[in-house]
Amino acid sequence: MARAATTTDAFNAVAEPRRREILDALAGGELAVGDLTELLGLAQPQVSKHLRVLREVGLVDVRDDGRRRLYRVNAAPLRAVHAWVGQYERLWNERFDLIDGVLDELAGTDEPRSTEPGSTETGRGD
Amino acid sequence: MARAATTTDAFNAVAEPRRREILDALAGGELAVGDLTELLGLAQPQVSKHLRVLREVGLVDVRDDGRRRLYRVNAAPLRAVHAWVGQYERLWNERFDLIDGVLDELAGTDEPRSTEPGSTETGRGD
DNA sequence: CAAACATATTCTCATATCGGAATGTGTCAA
DNA sequence: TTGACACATTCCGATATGAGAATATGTTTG
Repeated sequence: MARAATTTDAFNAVAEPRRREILDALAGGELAVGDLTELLGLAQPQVSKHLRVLREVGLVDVRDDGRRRLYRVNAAPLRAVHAWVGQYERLWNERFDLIDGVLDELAGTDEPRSTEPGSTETGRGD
Repeated sequence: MARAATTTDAFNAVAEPRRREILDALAGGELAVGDLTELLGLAQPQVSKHLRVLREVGLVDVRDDGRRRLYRVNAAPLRAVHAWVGQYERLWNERFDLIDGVLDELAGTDEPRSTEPGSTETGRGD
């Protein structure tokens, strides 16, 4: 087996820098392919190809407007990415939780000493 | 040019599901390679190879312990991922902003009707 | 209809992946 | 020292990428 297809999920689709740039550009609002090629300084075919990937993963929607196609962001698939990465927020905010976990295990504590359940924020500004 | 190397950055490294699983497993605390192969049901070489990638990107640190090597998560590189994805939070929380933007443009409104600047949260639970 | 314009698709090529199998390196024990 | 154990690296093969160039599809205008 080879590397997973870029169209497998948002994780793979977004791993490509150009695709992130495209999404960033579209974050401001709908844009046509031509606008993107100019903004990113890429060749038109490459832009179309990247857009195809983004579309297959559901990260962008298209709309026909005369002879051009207007693309817009659909951030929904990014939620999964955000959710997964978010779990590590406390790990980079505080090295302590990690140690706490280990200590809890060693101590045989039943209650994992939850750190403010329900709130993703740690309170520490980072 | 081909696809970017998996060791290019956290984005690429984390696009691989197995690597995410490894990080998830390590989130609980240090683990040896053997522990990981058992937990994930993978062959030892594959685990080592994935760990290599994660290490090159700085997502894990290693520590020698006798004849085994203990790996631990270093979430720092994930901050960039989180930061980028986080920019799209409002876009998936409310489809409204997007539409608002379009409406504003059509109406020629000067003030973009900002949605609670300073707060990333939209108030809407989703 | 033909020409111009906007996008999409196809083809080629160099590259890197991931898994599997085999092998290499280093450490502990008898 | 030899053997067992833990892990890392290398070689293989199938696959898919991303850029570039060329071409196809589709829409508007004259």
